[in-house]
Amino acid sequence: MYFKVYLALSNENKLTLAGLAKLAGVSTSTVSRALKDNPLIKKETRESLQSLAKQYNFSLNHAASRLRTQKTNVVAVILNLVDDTDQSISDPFLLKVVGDLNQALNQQGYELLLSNSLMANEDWANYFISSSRADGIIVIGQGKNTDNVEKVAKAGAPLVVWGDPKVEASYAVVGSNNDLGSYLATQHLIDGGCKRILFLGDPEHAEMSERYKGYSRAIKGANLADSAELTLSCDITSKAAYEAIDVAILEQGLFFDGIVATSDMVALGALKALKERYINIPNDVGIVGFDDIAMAELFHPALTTIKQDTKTAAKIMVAQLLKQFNGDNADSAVVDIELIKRKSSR
Amino acid sequence: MYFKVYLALSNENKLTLAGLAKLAGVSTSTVSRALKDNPLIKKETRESLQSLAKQYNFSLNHAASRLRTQKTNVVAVILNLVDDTDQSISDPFLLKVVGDLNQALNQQGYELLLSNSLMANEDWANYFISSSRADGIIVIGQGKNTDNVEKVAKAGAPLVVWGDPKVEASYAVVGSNNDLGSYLATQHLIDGGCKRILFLGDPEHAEMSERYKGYSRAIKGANLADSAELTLSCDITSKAAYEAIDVAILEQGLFFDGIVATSDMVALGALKALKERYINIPNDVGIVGFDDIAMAELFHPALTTIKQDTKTAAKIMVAQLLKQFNGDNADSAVVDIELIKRKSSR
DNA sequence: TTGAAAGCGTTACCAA
DNA sequence: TTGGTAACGCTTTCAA
Repeated sequence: MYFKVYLALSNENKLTLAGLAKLAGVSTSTVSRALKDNPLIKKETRESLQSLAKQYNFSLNHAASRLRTQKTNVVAVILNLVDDTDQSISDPFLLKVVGDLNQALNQQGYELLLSNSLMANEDWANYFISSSRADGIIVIGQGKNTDNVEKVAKAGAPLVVWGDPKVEASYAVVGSNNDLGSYLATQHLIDGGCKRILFLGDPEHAEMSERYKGYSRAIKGANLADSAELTLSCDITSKAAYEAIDVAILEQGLFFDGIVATSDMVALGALKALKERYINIPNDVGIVGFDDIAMAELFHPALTTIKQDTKTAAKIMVAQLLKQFNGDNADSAVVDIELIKRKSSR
Repeated sequence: MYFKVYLALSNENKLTLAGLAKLAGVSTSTVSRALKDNPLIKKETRESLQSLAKQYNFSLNHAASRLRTQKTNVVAVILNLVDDTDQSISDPFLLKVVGDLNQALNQQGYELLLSNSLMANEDWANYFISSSRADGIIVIGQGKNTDNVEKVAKAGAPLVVWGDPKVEASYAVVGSNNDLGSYLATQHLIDGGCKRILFLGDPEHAEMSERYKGYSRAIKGANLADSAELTLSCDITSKAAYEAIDVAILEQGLFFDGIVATSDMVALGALKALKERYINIPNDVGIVGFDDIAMAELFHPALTTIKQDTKTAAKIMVAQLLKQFNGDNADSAVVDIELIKRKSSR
């Protein structure tokens, strides 16, 4: 194809700053400054150079800039998945966070390099920062294992983590008030008359363990007749939750009348298992989820849940990361949660 | 903090290839080759240099490599959202595609730079390729407007688009067999006894218009008593679908007994609207979605749908992009779909 | 207000 | 099998 060949050629002689400077009859310094709107350059010169650049469809070679300035304007976002779990990149909540981060980063002139913890071996600081692929790292999820994250922090790389801000850490953690969220969820079920409330999820997982604490606190505070804490452990996927509930009921009968789930996906898995046994939601069993994913209200009954404000969280994370670029210390931050009452609870 | 200061310093004197060469008492060329396992270098030299690098925690400066080799090993993935719509980055299907692309790219040694069409103005080829931010572009979604995409293609930039492969285009399009998928969906409802089948979605949207064709073909072939095609236009979000169905029933009553939805989200929105009016699914109205998002089977009734094989699609897209890196022409490709029968249809 | 020139850290050609 | 060296395209200091 003639067209392609021509373009390939034109690509080889790609216009550079030097080329543009020659065309304009000025030095590269001047062009460089002019294109950055540097007031050192006379206004007219600036404008004429800018329009020349536009005319020739010039664009700066970003790789060269990076090398020279030692700045990439890229932030690596790492999905820190627990590898022995099916909670994958398709988890709607995680992806929502990615989306919101992308917007927040773009607004600040940064780009988002997406990675998951399974690639890039374990030395993230080296891989992303030292090799100047990115200026900073945002890790989504503390998971059960924070070793990789600790390593990045120790290496002194700009880092912000989405996780549980109450967990003591040497790095900045931004996250929801998981304890309070779960407390509110549990209390809401108690207020609705639930007496035997099940905590469904994985209490060993960082954020989830805080959620367990909130649950536990509410249960103790309620002073219920049989106030024992009921825990059913399962991976944070709907499938795992479905199976866990299914088996539990099969073996022990309906030994609970409320479920505090560690995520909406978990809640929805449980919901399905219960509905298949014609257990009435919310009358026989009330359910509260966590996250408020887009689909939560589409279900029948619409899912009561704890909403995590990911938009705000993303903005905060980016702000805290930028602070580190300027040499300042970043702080952990707690993002407000909110109980969204729908139909899966009374 | 002493720690931080120390590290900042150590960062300034970051070990370079030249430094490592000096340490080893060899030239930079040798180190460079050794680290790439170039057989030109004697095996022992290679190994000792590699272990030295590991010992000193050395990592190549990627920006410098890029500048020198004119290769970024990055692919820009652009979510081509329709801006007057709410189909946002939180659409679970789009995000699933992103996730699968990420994995497919990683497997080939490429990284994924995530962008959406709202940023990076309109000149993508310039912004990503000419400025050497990425080696190629994958666009997700043709939307209603393919101007931006055409422009990239004309600029001769390596490009693959996720969309409808039947749409005539000057670039490689990978996508599902939308026409067939929708045909199967419609036929399945007809087989189940539906007589007045509604097409719910936006027929002007590239992929959706192919789905409309498949629907239309099935309806015509069925030779139903009142075989008129029934179309209800709405944005491809669950909310829009919910409202559209709600209003339609309010104004015209239940004038259909089957719904072919353009996406699962649309189907689920419709499902909710119907259930709220106590319309029985699938007996009063059968519903078939499109996509097979993770949540489809969690709903009650579990959603019958057309599954799009995004994993395979992602692999194909990446393969077609890599072909272009080697100067070969890329081809459009059709990915097989599959009717997944669940409970929302008979 | 503008220009000259050094240098960012690699890679790869050519020579040894 | 290894080394010297130019070059990738930009930014920025210093000088004019």
